[in-house]
Amino acid sequence: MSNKRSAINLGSRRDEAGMAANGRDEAIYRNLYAAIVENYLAPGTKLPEDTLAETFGVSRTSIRKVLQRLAYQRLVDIRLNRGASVAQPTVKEAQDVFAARRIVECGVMPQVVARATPAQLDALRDIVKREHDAADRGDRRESIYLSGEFHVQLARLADNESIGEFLAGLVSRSSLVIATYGAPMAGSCPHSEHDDVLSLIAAGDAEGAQAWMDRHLRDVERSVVPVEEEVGEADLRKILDAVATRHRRER
Amino acid sequence: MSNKRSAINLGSRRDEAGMAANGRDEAIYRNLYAAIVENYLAPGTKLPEDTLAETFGVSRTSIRKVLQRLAYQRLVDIRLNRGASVAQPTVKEAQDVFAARRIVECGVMPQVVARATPAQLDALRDIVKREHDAADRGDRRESIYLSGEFHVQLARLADNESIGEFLAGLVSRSSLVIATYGAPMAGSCPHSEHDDVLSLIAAGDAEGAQAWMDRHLRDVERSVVPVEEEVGEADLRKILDAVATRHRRER
DNA sequence: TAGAACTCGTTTGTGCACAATTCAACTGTT
DNA sequence: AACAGTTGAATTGTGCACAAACGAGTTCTA
Repeated sequence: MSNKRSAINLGSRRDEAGMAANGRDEAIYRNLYAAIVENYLAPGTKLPEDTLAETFGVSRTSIRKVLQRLAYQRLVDIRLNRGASVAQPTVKEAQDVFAARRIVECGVMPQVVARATPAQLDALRDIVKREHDAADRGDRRESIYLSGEFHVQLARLADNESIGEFLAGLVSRSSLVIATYGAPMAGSCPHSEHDDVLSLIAAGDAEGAQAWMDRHLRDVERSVVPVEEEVGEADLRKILDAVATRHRRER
Repeated sequence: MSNKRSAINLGSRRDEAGMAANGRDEAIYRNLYAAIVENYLAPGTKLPEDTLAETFGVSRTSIRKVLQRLAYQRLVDIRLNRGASVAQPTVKEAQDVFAARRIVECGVMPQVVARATPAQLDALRDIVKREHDAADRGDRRESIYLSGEFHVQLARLADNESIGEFLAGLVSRSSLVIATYGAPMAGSCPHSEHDDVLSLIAAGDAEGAQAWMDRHLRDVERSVVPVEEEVGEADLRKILDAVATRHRRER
């Protein structure tokens, strides 16, 4: 019996743009994307082409295309002749991502306040509600997902596709940052005061909404990337210290 | 004699990140990128894989990779089973690009003002000088390139790689917008008052620099995308009118 | 026994061949 | 003469096979 055809489920939909992508490739992309962003695959996990090809029941050609797309989004890291692995953001990258989010999410606020309709705000309130529900029942994964979704959908109210896509990329990378550095407890937005900003927007207070978002994102960043130290270095030093100790003891 | 080996020149360098990229692929990418952004290839130009493969003396496999990378940047448009062509931004896309630039380039100003060193400002002044030289001798292509380079390098002073790459993409798409809609005369920044913002930055005036940039980008946008009308529709109507006229006359 | 060089298995890079699709021109019918 | 259906060349999509590179384990040497 062949070991093919163990294909995972296949979601349809498509929101890509300008890229050639048939349905099957798109489904594979979405699966891998979700697996990485929702932290089913830990940062650093190797992603061998053969394994993926067999898992999804396609040839390496399709897998390669998907991996390169993910690499372009900085969700996977492809090194020459060494294949792909789930990206591990450095501390600097993590800081850059959050700084970029502050610029973008605060920058769109005037447009958002000017254009947001009551119906759109209701849709956002629904996301917040589901986010709270997920948090209440301890579903951290769903809670983080909905938290990110809130930020993305909020920004999309500015009706700017370039900005929307860019922020979506930043939010997905934030998930990787949380997976890499985040404390096991913390995760989504603290106490998730997302409702507050909706009130400010509904009141037409653009500056207030901007200030709220800036503070909110700084809070999130602080709760996720608390340490200033370079992790790779720290590990290396720790290892070398351990080796030296053992060596000293054993002689 | 074979028709291979007519390879165009090959620039070295590399500034990509996180992507696997062989030196040769990188050279091909840079060539195509420059050809599109510097308007050697008009928007809408078809880019057949075979032709490109023979031109660069490689197989279609490499070309495909490069085309998909360019598609991701929205510089080429790939449609299923129909191949790639140089992207033709719609009016909405053009507006989004400039709106995004306003958000980003104004948003980085505080960081830029806080971090910029005299040496870095001198390097920017040099770009402005070369931009003026190019404009004086009527080299529109170089002048546009240096104008974009100024904006990108200025933003990079904020030392945020995510933002830097995003803006670089927006600027390259701006070139496509200019090529698609721009008046043959207009092009780079009007009168290129780029020196002015450097003075504001040197003086530590973040708010002034922000205001300058906002005004500047609005000016550029107005000089490039003046018409509000939907071009595709207008063309279609024009064509149908012409057909109807001819038809009427010929019967 | 420590260290260096070598070999082999595994994984990735690349070109090629065949299948599928599109677009255009042609033919036949009304 | 207009239109629909069909055929064929050109172009893209996809899988496969071979070449190249990496890394781990082994062997050889000092």
